[in-house]
Amino acid sequence: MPIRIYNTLSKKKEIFEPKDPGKVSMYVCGPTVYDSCHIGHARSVIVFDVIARYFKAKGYALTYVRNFTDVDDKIINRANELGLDIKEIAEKYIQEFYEDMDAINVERATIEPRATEHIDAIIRVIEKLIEKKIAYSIDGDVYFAVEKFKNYGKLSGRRLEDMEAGARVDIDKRKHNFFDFALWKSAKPGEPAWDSPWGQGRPGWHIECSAMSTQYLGESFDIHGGGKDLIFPHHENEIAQSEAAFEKPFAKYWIHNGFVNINQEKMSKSLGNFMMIKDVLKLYHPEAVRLFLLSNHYRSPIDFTDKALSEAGAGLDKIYALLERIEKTFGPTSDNDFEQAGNEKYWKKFCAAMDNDFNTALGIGNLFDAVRNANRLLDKHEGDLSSQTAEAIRSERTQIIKMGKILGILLESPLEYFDKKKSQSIEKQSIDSAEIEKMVHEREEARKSKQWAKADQIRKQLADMNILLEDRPEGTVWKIGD
RNA sequence: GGCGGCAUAGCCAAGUGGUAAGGCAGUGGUCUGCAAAACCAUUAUACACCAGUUCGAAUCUGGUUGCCGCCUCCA
Repeated sequence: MPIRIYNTLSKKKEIFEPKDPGKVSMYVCGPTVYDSCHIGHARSVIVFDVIARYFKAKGYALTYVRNFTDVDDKIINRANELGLDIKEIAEKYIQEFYEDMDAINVERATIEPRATEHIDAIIRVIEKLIEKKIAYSIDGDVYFAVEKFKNYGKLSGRRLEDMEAGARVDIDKRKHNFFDFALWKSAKPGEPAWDSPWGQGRPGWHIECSAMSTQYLGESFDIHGGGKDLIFPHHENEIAQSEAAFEKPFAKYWIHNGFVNINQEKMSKSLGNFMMIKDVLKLYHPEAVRLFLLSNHYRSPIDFTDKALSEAGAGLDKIYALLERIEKTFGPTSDNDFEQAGNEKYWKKFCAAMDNDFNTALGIGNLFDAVRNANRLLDKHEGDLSSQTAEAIRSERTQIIKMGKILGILLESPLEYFDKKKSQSIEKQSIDSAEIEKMVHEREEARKSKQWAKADQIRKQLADMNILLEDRPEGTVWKIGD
């Protein structure tokens, strides 16, 4: 089945046809490394991580480029604030980015280029634009002349005439048009700078993506992605630069993810409501964060609330609980039969959802269908599993894991998952597990001798300590409440 | 002002022409000494409102209302 993708350029879902059959080239705008990553970065990175995983699972040879913007005004400001070199700042936040991404199970892109390592390539593109008289230099700055590119505005649906009316006021008189943007910025004293035909300076923001995408993916490639806010001006400008320079269509499909709101408000500096990834991870399991972020369609806004995160955590518990149950029934399972699950019903439904513009929300629904069905089979046939039923349950487990792999969840063993969860809660709530074990044991003894009142009293005591019990056939298990 | 998006049960959310996935919460039941977990059943005469197209619309068209985003750095 073909993959269909909503293309911002056409504002329609289109059937995905890669430039080279069987291969996918994808460029996604990565972070400007001047601060820690927040939950909005996480969403964007995770959305494209899932898209990348899915392409690979479908058998495409994927080349995925995600850049680091490691020179720009914000980095320079931050470096000045802290009295550091911009290289040190960039390095610090790149390392932090990797720590965050590893923590939320984001796979590395194929190539992760940095702007400062591609200055030559950037200069070459600018020179080309100047040759074609689409760019002009003034006092060491170089600007792109938007009026020279006739399709300017085709991605964002803006027309220069419409935009100009309100914008004429504080126009930089040196620029030919208010919307002309910098390709090269001359260096002010103390700023990082590179030699160029226009003197010492540094690249403008947009040009690095044109230069690097061309270098690694070619002048035309399949997919370009990023947050919705990048549509204008960043991506609009990239198209203008690349198509003007190379006279070929730039990216064929444009994918943009929606924002994360915090309690219905946009994250903003004035509200001070940025949720940093590392802080979120102190409270929630990384896979719960992923499950939450993928539970809405990637183009819609999503509201970050404690309730929503807890619910995602409850859902994750439910899946792991099933996996644990299956392991208890069948013993530790291997992934040998992994490939064989390809034909199975839930995986197929999941793929159909993903094929339709990466509908992870629907896909997660399919995953829960499989969970419910496997539980149902276990309930119905407990203690009396025919080989056919066992086979069905094994297959469903395999399918669940396979879906999880695309979503980047269910990567732990159930034992690990629940143990980790337990020990974290123990730590957080300073619970004495030896004491609890003792009480649980005491209660089991009481139950054996049918001293129900005593057993219930101990259970009540534990409940007051936020300890919940499950009397399972194989013995009593205790958990910590939320 | 220009451009764009959204409005589905208590909450979150999928669904772009054929009669409402899934999750959380709730209620009843099975199981259990009682619970918990799990399962089963149940929970939107119906998809903001109005008009239209159609045999048929949450889904298409026009309008109304409300909310939101982008247009300055932004995932």
